Amino acid sequence: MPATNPLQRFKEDAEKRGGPLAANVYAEACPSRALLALVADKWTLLIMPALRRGPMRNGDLMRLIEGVSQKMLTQTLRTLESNGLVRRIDYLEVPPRVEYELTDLGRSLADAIRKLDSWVEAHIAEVEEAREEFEKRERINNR
Amino acid sequence: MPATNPLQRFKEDAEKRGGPLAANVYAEACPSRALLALVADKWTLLIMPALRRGPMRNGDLMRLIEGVSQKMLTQTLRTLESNGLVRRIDYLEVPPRVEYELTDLGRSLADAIRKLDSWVEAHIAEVEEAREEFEKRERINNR
DNA sequence: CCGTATCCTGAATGATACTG
DNA sequence: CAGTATCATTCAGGATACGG
Repeated sequence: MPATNPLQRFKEDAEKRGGPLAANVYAEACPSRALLALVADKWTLLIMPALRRGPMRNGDLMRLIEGVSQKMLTQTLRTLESNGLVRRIDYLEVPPRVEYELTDLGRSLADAIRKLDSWVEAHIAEVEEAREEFEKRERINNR
Repeated sequence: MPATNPLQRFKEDAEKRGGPLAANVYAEACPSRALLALVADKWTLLIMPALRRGPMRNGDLMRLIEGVSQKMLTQTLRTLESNGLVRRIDYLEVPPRVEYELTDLGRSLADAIRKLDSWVEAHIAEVEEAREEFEKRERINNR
């Protein structure tokens, strides 16, 4: 009787290939797929590169990352911390002082993310041109 | 009277720096922020690197990218096309044959994305370890 | 200063059925 | 084969108020 659930299929496939359960984002059940979702999160994409500048406080991040709410900032940082990408340092002072910094693992990810951010900043103009051309063609086709 | 809306502030800031409205993903109103959201989309992150292998048909992509629905596949491809990242080639045959391939612009992005995917696949094990350690610490703190 | 707790809404997406 | 159309659902995330 063949396995039907994705995770089981994934493991069987990996074994068939003889390999050590190689991670594969294209496999729905592979844990790396879920991690990709976290990594690609809207705020993660801004927070991680921001921390490359060095340790930052909650307020620093709020000011730097326009539009982020306190809720989403804390939530995202907590998730990143629980995945070993960010370290939270609470100085246990009054008034509170808390710093966030990248772990070694986090730094290597942050570098990859920064490349993506840079690509976007560098090519936004080309994309905007492409959009206009696309719209032109659209209008021609619709008459 | 000072400008209060984000886009206006963004433009003014850019002019103050004397620069040619440099793109900045940290600015809420900068168009690059929206592009980043598109680029970081769950399915974009899988489709773009997939197309690095060469032109692919709808069915090919459906089979390769486990879990994607026909709806989301088409929708994402259309968006990518309208942003100049993917080219859609309809051979106007019966039965239908349509291919998708990267534009030059798209290819440069796909390379950056593939690095992110690779990072995830390469480091998922470390992340899972970190998760366990985090949970341990959590349990200790909560008693 | 740095959060947590709640409520609430719309936008994203999966399921399903149909079409050229 | 390669879509489109429609409906139902969920849940991410914004607003707001409160707390150590």
